[in-house]
Amino acid sequence: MPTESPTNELAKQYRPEEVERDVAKRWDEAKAFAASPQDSSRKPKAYSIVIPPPNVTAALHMGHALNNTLQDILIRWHRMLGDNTLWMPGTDHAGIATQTVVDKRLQNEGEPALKDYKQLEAEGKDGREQFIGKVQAWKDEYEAVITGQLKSMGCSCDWDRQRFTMDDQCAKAVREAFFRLFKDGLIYRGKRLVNWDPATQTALADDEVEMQDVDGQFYYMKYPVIDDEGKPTGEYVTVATTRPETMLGDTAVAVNPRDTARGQFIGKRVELPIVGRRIPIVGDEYVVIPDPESDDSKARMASGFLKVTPAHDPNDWEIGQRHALDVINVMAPDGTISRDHGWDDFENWLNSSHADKQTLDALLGQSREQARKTVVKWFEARDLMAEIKPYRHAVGHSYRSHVAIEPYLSDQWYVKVTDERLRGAAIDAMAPDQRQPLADAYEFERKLSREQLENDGVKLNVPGEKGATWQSELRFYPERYARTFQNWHENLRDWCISRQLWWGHRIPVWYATATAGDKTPIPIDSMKLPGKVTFNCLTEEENNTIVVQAMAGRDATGPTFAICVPPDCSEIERKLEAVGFTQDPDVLDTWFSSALWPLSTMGWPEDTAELQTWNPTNVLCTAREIITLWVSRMVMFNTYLHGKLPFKDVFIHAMIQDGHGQKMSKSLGNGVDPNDIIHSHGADAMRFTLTSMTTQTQDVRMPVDMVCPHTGQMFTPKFVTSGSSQSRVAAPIQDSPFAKGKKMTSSFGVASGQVKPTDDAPLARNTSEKFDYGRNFSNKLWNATRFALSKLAEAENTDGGGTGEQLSLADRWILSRTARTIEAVNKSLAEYEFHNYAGRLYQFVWNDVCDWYIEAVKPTISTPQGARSRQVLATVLDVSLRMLHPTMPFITERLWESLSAVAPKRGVRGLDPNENDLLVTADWPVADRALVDLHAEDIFEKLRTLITMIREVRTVNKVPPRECVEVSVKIAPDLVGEISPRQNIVESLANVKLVAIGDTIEKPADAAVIVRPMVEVYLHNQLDAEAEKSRLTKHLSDVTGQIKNLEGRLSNENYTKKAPAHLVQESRDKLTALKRELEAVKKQLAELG
RNA sequence: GGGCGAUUAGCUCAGUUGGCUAGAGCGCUUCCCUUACAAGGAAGAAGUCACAGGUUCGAGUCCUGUAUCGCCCACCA
Repeated sequence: MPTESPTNELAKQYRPEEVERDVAKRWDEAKAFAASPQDSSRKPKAYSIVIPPPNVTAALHMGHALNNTLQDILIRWHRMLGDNTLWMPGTDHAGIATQTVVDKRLQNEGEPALKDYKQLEAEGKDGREQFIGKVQAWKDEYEAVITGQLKSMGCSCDWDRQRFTMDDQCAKAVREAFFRLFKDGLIYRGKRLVNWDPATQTALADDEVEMQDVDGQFYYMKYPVIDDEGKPTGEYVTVATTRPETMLGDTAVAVNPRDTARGQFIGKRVELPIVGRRIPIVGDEYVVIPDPESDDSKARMASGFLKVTPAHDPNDWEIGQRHALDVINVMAPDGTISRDHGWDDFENWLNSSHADKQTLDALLGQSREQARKTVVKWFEARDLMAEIKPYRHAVGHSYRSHVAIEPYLSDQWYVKVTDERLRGAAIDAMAPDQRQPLADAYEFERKLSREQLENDGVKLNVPGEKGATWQSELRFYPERYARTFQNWHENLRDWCISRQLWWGHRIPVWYATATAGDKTPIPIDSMKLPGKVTFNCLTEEENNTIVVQAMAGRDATGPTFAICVPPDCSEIERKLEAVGFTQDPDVLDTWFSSALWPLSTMGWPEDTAELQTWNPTNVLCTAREIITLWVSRMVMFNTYLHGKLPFKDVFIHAMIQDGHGQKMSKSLGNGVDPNDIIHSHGADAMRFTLTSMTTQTQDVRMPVDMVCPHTGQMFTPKFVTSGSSQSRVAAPIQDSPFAKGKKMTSSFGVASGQVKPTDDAPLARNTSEKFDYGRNFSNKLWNATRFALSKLAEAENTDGGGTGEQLSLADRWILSRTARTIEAVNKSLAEYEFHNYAGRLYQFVWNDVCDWYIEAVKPTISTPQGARSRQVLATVLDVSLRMLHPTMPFITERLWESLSAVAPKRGVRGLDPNENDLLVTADWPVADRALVDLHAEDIFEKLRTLITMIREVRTVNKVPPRECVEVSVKIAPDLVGEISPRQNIVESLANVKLVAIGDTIEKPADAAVIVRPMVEVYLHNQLDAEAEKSRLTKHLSDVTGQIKNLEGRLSNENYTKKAPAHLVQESRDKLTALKRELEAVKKQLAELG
């Protein structure tokens, strides 16, 4: 009875923190998220998602919250559908990013930092392991933070399976993958220019380089042309450059062979000023032909002669490769001019006629910047500087030290992703209808490459061909991202995977250097290792345990042997080291292990049940910037190594921006901790709001406010402009607008390392009004259920029946709406239209259930005649809770518990769930077509219109809401029979007494009136002639306008001829109704005088 | 420089293959602490759908161009 009723357990307002804690505990105890491959017999359909592993560099922000909410929705939905569902959690070691933040933290705290450990290492002591230990500690700390955040959000990952890209299982997968790719010739070592940071002296990945616009100069320098004997001919060629100092390393000048004005220079030579080096003029299509009229700024600036410095410019390197040019590096790793790092011909030209020994001596040791000045001065002094023009251009800078990046030549490992076995697979993976015709250049390359591979006896695993183990099923949502994916692959370059870092998977290759010509320098045989070493080839032994690749480096003293050791061969590693091999000091690019994520998490290379059940996964859910870095590489690796796609669908979601339209990111420091939002609004409110904001196109703008830690009130912080990118961020220190004199620190201040929270100035949490939307909805749902429980608690819990006569119009209407909502929701989720999913349920629960259904049944629900309505109400709420559960798991779980306690059977056949303790594993509702009742919906719609009309005329005539007044209704004859039996609903919802209803009702004197096409409502004794007149006049002009519009349309012969018949008929009907309405309005106006 | 996307009410955004006197939430105005909910209820005002052309019986929706903003990729000639 009521005193015992669970209604009383529910507070008047929804308080998320208690509910979230309790519900999380129930899920945990029930092991509700655990997945087992053995379940496959019981649940034949498998569903899986691997989490995009967050970097352990920092806590998660709202972008992650969005990403993981969407995944959780899909996971929870499929779990309820009865699929064998796995959400695999884990984190990413994020090589350079993590190493950098840890180094920074150590520096800030005055502890020994990276450079100190490097010093130790240089002294032969163990610095590397010690430093890795520090990073490991950081990783443990942040992994715990991240896991905590995901759990607070309600993410239903199978937490027992949590992985880390550097744990033993993932390490094994990395070793195996590297070994197999190496063995198959898909990994090689080569010289290439890397992004070198001269300040910190490490190579950087492309995405770690920040482009900044810099005001620079364009220098036009004249090089003298010489004849065959080396004598100046008196001619000069003028090269254009922004980097004069690199001329010291020039090994050619290039001209476009199609350049009619300059082509004759090809084949001649110039003498490089200062250095004296004699270098050729080569023809290369890369060179832009000058054209002062051109739209292309390059063509306007170009001189037609390009100085070629292969060691200091990536494009020049390519040109150098094409023309077999010397590569001369004139810089030391710290960016100073040096003859000791590959300036091999320094001496050769020193005594040539035009070498300037004095200047060269001065240049050695100068910084890049000084050297530039020296060179420019030299040219100017000799009248060899033709011109200097100002030029604004983008220059790469280190995101760490902020100095300009120096392209620097070094040995790196590459994955040959341009091989058809990798790139080809990525292209073939695409669903045919999302694929466009291939670019001609690639199409050609592809054909050649495949023929070559076939000739070499390499078997390709190509979809649609014999023996293929996978199909072209990769599909992007939204579709347009398929193009991004395809374009990226058509223009792909080999992937540099080595990084000069300590934090990461060490490259599993051991080297030894042999003297030139020595073909068996290493006594492998004597070690009784499986495998035979031969020079310059790969070994192919039965078990393929060891693979040797021989290489000759340009600057090496002799050929270098590289031995790749597969996993679980530590004994072999020791033996190699014993005979003088050393392991490559570099580590692998983070993305190498990330690329294996759908494999490594499932236990590959072992043939596990997990792998069989859940790879391919169903969908990858990610932000768009990662399509190239990650999606592509997973597709290539999964298909090559495992013969399966890593996933079928790729859903690309929006980016979260702050209130200034800036991307929310760690590097900017404007990220918002989801826990802050959970604190201010609750996890469900956050999730629901994020779900509603997830449309197909639009990035999400989230203005960020702060909560004063002294008073708990919300305010908009002061913003300042920060950094080279001029971004708008919250000032590190904020004054409390409420507590005078009190201060606080912003999360930006802390994230950017500018301030630390103190007792006097504590860290202020962030919040955002955006989430009021979800919070209000949570509360609405909470109270609607509270209402229902109070009614059900007093009522019997019958088994109920199917649909039938005893259902009222309102019952049939809401059940019809329910059935159609289920269908709509299923469709939205299947198509990854998350905002439609959330929006439809918002509208259903708030507008249909709360505003109309509950209000309509209120007068009768507690009476014996309300028994069926009680069942319908219980059912409708139950279905709502089940459908909302994926996006609002906590509140729905809690309310479902109470609902099940009071009404174990809801009572409408076809919609009752199976008995289950927890909503998280309950059945997803099935749409019963038999419940769809369009007639009931139509009649109810008319009632709604009538009630709204009455309310309007009441409001306009200032009738107090509590006053029950008399009305009479004139209505089209065919509606009388439908409306009059339900006049009690009208009376209750409009708070009126309906004294008369029919098609011949006369307007009483002194009645206010409202007119619609089929209806007129007379509000008795309420005439406010003035208000009435102005309202009717406006109405008249509205209707007249509409009539004019329709008449215009219908008088157009082309319309009546060409438009679909039903639309024309619709227009005619509408016109008729409007004309009737017009007459009625006119009549009323006339009566008013 | 190449590509993609956006521009709709004061704000944040929907608007499915063209059929629209264009919708929602917030904010705003008026009224109501009515026994689920004031984080609520009722009613209301508010838009030359960025701009200019075009296709069509009909354009927010399709095409072309312009402007502004955002993102991705490339680029130190």
